[in-house]
Amino acid sequence: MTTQSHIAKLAKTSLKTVSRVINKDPLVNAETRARVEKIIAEVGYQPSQAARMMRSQTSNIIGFMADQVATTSSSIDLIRGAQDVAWESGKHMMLFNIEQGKESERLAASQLSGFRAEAVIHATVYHQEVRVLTDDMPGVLLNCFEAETRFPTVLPDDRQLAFDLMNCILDKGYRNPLFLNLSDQIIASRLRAEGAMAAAAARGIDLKGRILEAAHAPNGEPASYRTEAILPQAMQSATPPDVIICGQDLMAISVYSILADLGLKVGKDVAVASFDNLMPLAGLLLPGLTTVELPYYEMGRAAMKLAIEGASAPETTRLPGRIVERHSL
Amino acid sequence: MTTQSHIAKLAKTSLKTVSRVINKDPLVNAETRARVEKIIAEVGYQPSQAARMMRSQTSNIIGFMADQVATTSSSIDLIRGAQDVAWESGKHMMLFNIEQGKESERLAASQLSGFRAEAVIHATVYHQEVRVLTDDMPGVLLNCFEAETRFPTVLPDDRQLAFDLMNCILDKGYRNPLFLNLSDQIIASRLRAEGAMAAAAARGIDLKGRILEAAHAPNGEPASYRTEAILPQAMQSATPPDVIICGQDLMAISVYSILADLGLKVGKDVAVASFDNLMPLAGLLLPGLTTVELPYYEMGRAAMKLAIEGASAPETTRLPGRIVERHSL
DNA sequence: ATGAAAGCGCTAACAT
DNA sequence: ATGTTAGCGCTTTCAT
Repeated sequence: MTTQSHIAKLAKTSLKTVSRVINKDPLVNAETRARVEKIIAEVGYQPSQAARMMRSQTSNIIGFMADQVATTSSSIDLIRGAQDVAWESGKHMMLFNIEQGKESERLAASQLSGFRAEAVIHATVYHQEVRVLTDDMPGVLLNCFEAETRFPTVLPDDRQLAFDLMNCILDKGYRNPLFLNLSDQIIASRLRAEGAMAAAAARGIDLKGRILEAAHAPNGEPASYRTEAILPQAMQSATPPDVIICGQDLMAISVYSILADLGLKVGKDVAVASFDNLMPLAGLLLPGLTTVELPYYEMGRAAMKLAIEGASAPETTRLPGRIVERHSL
Repeated sequence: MTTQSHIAKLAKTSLKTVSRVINKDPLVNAETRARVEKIIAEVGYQPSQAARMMRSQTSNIIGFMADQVATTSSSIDLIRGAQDVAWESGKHMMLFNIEQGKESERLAASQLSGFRAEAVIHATVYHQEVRVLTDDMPGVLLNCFEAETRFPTVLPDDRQLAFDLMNCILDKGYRNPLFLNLSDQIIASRLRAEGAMAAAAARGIDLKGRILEAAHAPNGEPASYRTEAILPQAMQSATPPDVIICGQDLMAISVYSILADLGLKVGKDVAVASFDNLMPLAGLLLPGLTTVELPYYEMGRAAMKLAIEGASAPETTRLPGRIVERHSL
């Protein structure tokens, strides 16, 4: 493998000058610099990160431990946001798909530790409480939090998301919403219920009995929606809802199917709204699903910034979402 | 940071013995080993990968460049398969999300080169032709291929997938299939068309005119399905299909919606089958979608094995899929 | 503006 | 079974 001293010989200069050129030290004669750079390009030399890390005692590595993050297409944006910031800052991001509490988590942590990562971002696929292993490295929590906040934390503002969506729905004149929420075990569900109730209360509408737990388990097993048990009955009750709010876009699929079964047209007989903006799914449903997009990309960016700054204050950042209106509402 | 010589001092032995313990060299007295291991555990020492890489001139790093792979939930299995094999073999997998031809591809490649990666796996989100930058590192292509095969390549056996699915459909007595294929620009589409036609021909059925291009672009923009233009017309023709085969599960969503609109019940009036087994989507549709699961996890494993073995023969491995039967068929 | 020397933490090679 | 020495490729430090 080519080394800097090899380059130095070819350029008839010293090892140190080559090092200066590579590190963009301004104290190099323009002519010398040009000569060295030409040779570097010719031989396709890449400095050894291993040697650099060892000598400078800085790895420039930020770890990203993704707890099943990539199993949901939207949460990949957490990764994209983080990676973009890492590159903008000249850092290396080491990415691992792990499962919490499993062997993969320990393997990833020890690998990062072996590479002397400067910080680790712990990301989860949905907003949830976690307990991360306390490593030797500073941590940032992304889309998750600990009971006692030990680390800087970046979260979606679920309360606000639901508040905004409910406002938007009521603005359009709907008065009888049915909120098929995710499991109460999920913190996001509870926050969204709060947000929705607050928005409705501000208009004198009481949502009591109109927010139902329509999923058994945390998002891990979305197949366990209770929509079939709840929805037909609700639609045939004395006061059927004029709008159905789903805890997530996947639930909306099953809601669309059930409504079709009941002979009801979405967007005409009854409106549907949801959370996630799962692309391209939300646009493929007929009519297109109005849904709240979560700020995953921005969250990823925010988390990486905190990791790079070496933030250690255990403060929580909450980012707002965006309502994507389509014809189901 | 703790070092091996630090451990050596604490254990009243030499640097080299500590190194031996860590590298599981059998030539160490059991007692000494125990003493050293105890101290290592106590101080939470992790050997520096940088120093190890530098001295041993082996990085143990395999790169994985994922071209938008994580944007589709099923293709994450490519990553899981590869990572599992890497860990089983004591290798580090460095994972990057890139976009082909963009800055991110070059950044990832130069990072891998700087870390002296031993091989690089190039993976794409769908089966397609690519042209990878020829790096200094040996490559493996995963879910993609080059015009002239320069690298070991791992692909799904799309021809066989469609052959098997069509066989399964005809076994159940369906005789009038309509195959809403993906774009002809996609190699998988052409292979699947071949496979489907071969299976039908074996039963004396001619699929001419029954395989339609129902998507404009490669998978990048699935919103551009032409199902709305094709399907209502086909269903109201003189010989309406008794089974519809979709190029992918996402297309099936739109097919379900359109059929519901036409007042037709999937699984009763008309059957639907598809490709991908996109979970949990395929199980959420009502009735559950029968679909062909692609062998992504096994493909990921196969690619990593080739990368680790240092395979350089430009041979193509084609892996079979699996039909997941649900009530739509 | 350039260079020489030292040394980061580890393992290979060679003692003992 | 254990220890000593050298050196991987770079950056830091200190000259010049």
